[in-house]
Amino acid sequence: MVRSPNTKRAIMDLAEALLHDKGYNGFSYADISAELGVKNAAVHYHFRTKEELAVAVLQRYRDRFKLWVNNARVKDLPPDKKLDWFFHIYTNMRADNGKVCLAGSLETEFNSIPDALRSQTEAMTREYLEWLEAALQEGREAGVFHFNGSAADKAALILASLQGALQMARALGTKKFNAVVQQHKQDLLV
Amino acid sequence: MVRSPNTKRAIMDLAEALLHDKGYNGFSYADISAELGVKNAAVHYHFRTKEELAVAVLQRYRDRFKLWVNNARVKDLPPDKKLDWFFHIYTNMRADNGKVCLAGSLETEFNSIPDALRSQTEAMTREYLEWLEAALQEGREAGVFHFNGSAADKAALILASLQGALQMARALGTKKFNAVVQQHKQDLLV
DNA sequence: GTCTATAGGGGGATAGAC
DNA sequence: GTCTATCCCCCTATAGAC
Repeated sequence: MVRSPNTKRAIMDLAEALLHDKGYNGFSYADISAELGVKNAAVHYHFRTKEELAVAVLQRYRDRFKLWVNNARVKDLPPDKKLDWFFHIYTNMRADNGKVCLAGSLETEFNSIPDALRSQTEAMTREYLEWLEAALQEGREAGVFHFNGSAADKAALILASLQGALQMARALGTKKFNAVVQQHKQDLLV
Repeated sequence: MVRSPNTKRAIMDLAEALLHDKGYNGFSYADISAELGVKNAAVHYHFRTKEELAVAVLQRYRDRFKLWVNNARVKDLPPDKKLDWFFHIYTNMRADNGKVCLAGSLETEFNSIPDALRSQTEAMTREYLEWLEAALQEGREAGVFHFNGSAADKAALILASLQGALQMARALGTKKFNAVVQQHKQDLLV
């Protein structure tokens, strides 16, 4: 039993991990209440519906990303280090119980999730792409990165391959994921 | 009611489409029986369990791919046309109700599907990668393709990005998917 | 090969006591 | 803020009639 004002946060933390692990349709209130040592109804007290819970988790997730990229620690990095930082987010997901990109997971379930979740998914994906595009553009102008086509298209390719590689790693192991990351780094610098 | 010896095939066709659309955990026997105009129990007569049905669908799916790539129509194509053919498989999925790569879908659900399905997923992914690697290698040796690193790594990157791009297209539309394909073609030929 | 009927479990959600 | 108790729906799967 976690009778504390932090129960709400604990629920969100667990829901976030479960979303990474099993997807929206794959986890239940029972998973959360059991892990927290409370009852089903207690979770419903904090979040009336599963949809509401998931939206709150995704909103926080997006806010966190926004905070990171606007922080000087990331913002003032040179382009290549900036991209390394982004790759590290994915590397860490892989290392953390084989987590998978939330955008990819929700897009896969796109046809069976509530509208509000679809909106969150779309917004989240756009935010990643915009940041990536800007970083690639900055690197190209600085003469650090080299690639064909628009920065927007290259951003889409990189993001798509990272989310695909995290999934692939579940079936074939971490080496496949690392290979994809290394391939990108090499491609950009040549 | 489809009282015919082809009910079994009809069930598999529907299950395959549903797998593409909603994933393994996202579809039910009711979806199939309703669409076929039969009852739940009739589907269970042909496939005792959902797992058995999914395995049969994936086995057929893999066999079909094997037939295709071993057919002279594909086998004797020049490397760039061979890759175009592969890209077309994915383009067609996108055009067909926004279908998503089965490998990516099953990998996303990897932590909540039966063992037999995990094996199928792993085998299917390996088969795609092996074929892609060989095609890339052939193209490089023929002087048609140019890329850094090993053909195996490049194959992983391409497959991962295609499955990620199909997912991304559900949230952001077909243009994003097309951008990824075009980017690959351009990259390989330069 | 398909039907009716039903078992048995899990899911999300709510009412009202404490 | 958490509990007990319960509702109602959907799911997979089975038994036995036709």
